[in-house]
Amino acid sequence: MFPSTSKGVMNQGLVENPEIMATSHMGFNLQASHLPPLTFSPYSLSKTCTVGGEDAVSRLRGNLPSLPPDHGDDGSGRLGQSPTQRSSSDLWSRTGDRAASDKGSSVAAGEYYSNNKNGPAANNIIIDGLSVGAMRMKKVKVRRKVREPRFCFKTMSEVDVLDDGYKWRKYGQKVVKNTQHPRSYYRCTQENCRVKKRIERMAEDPRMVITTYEGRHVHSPSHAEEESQPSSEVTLFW
DNA sequence: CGTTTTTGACCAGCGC
DNA sequence: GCGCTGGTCAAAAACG
Repeated sequence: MFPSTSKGVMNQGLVENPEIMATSHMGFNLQASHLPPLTFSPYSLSKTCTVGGEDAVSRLRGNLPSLPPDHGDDGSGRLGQSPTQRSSSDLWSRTGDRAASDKGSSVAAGEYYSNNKNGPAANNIIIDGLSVGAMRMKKVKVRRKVREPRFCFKTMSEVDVLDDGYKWRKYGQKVVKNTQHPRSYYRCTQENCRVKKRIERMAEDPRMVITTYEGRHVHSPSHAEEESQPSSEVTLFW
């Protein structure tokens, strides 16, 4: 087992020289600790995002994008939304499209990995905006289930659970097909905060941890220290 | 004793 | 319709 959060893990994961690639044109900005509702750019939707700067490691903590707090859900984790319950969050619900998520989180990540085979791979955090663009190519079906948007990134780490500043509680573990490592499911322990994340190791490279976040925190990171001060606005493009 | 993790069962969605 | 799969639940166990 491992603790739900572990301080310094990020540093363990990114180790000696946490070098995170920055591609500002992606429009992904981790500097805000208090994120407004995210917006998608149709252009960048299909892009894979990376974040940059050494201090991005610390910024990453507590600044992980997620969903607007008022995003509809019955709170039980069970389904219950009507198909018509898609309005302003339509874009989000598309990102939550099951076909996209199930394949999106993993496959998109995989695509990115392959794109970076020759890159500085090792000590990078790679933020993946998911293959929403690819999804958009498909016919978008109306589905009952409204999923929250996700983004995932991979890190090279010996520990699975990276310290992102929030406290998580594990609620499930599952062995997914074609992988030898189980996928763990975590939920934010904060009341009324339904952010989830799942953690798995890459089949191809078990040293790499894939963390997928889903939803938006309605609160600040639990160990909100210096970095908790809300910076100005932020718009996230994927 | 309260909290967290484990783990088998259950359920919904998707593809065939 | 059926089987497969991923995601979640919840009771029990483990932990601090």
